[in-house]
Amino acid sequence: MRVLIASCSVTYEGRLGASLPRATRLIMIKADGCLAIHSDGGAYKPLNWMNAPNTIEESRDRIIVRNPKNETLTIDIFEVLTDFSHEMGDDPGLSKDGVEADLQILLAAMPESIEPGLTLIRREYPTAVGPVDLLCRDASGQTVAVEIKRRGEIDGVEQLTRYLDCLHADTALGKVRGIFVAQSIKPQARVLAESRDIGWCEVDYDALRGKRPDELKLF
Amino acid sequence: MRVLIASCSVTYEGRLGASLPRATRLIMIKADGCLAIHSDGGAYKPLNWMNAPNTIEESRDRIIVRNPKNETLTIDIFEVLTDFSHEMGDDPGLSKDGVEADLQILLAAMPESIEPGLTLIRREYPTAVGPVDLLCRDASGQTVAVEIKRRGEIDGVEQLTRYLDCLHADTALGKVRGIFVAQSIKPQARVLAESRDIGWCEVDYDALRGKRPDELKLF
DNA sequence: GACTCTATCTCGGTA
DNA sequence: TACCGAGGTAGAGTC
Repeated sequence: MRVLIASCSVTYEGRLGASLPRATRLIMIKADGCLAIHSDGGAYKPLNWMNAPNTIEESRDRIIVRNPKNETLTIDIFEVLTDFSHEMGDDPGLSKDGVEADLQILLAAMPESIEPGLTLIRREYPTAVGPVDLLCRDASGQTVAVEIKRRGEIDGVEQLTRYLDCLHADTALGKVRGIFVAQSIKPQARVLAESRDIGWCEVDYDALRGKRPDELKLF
Repeated sequence: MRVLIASCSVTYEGRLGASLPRATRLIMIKADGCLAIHSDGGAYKPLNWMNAPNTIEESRDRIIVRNPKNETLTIDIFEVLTDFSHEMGDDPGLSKDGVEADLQILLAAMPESIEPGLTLIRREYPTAVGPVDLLCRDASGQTVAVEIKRRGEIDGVEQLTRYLDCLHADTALGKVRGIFVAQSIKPQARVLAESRDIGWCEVDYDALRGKRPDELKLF
């Protein structure tokens, strides 16, 4: 990793055009050859960047980065304030808990938490427009399509609607209804779901994780 | 801007949980108090971060960042390899060309490029569910709603569908059809559009920018 | 403050 | 390789 703090101006030509007037910025050049330019605010987004793979061509007052997609980033350097490098080695990587996949695994193990009497037919049930998160059967024997999101917004309802349209064409399943499940569901998404006769249900990830699947069987 | 290169491990508890085992990483602390942790690969995304506003509590071997939403980032420091700060001042900011708004302006000036005979009624035509990018009239006099995206994906089709549902309720416009316009349209989006009798059209931004509006009037 | 939509979205998975 | 979906999406603009 090389870190350069310099007064510079930048232009990018690629998927769009972008330019930065002269100012002091931090330029990070990483081991894989990628490059990012940061200002002194906003943690996340670099002002400009170029992902690997690319080629970096450097002279005293200019750095030109090109990638195979014919995008170009040009940095004109006016003054270098700091320039140092450090070996860092590979990063062992980030592990996460609580993403949508974790929620889906928990709910597949205990569909009762969505609705009493609900049992799993299968996870990731395939349709022509993509896989349904959970295909279930309710207490009365009706087929139920469940769409799971961490955040319940309108596009999740749209997605479930597309699946239902597709499942209705599959006469083997009989009449199918839908339930939209998320940790929290926005009012607009609730209204849309209700207007389409889709059920919705908020679940608590931490509470689910605390429950043992065999506890549920006691009910 | 302060830059710290250190051997550290990190945990985040907030919207989800995330943890990083011990390794050498770069820690950026910016003037607004936000913080980002980068490994030596991948230009864009920090491994972990915390946006402003937040409070940073630092001791010799630990940095704890908390924000008002009760999210916490904890960095355990084992060894500091570099630690320096630099005043950078405000950044004058990035200017861009070729974003969706630019495409909309060009197409509003030359709706003929979408379909021969198409004329503009108005841009950003308001509906209850948001503004329609372009409301037009076709050669036969029928009203046409145009949704413009840089990248044509399925949610653009959903968006246009919502507008059309709303416009159909407005009897003053007569029967309304839709056209989905983008620089490139994904297969899934094409299929969905066609299944809903929505037209689609790919346009070339650079070619449009090259054309003069008065050239179009000659046709 | 909440909601909406764009993004050089990035990143990972998969066919 | 291209397509597809999730993201601690972030960030900007609007109401």
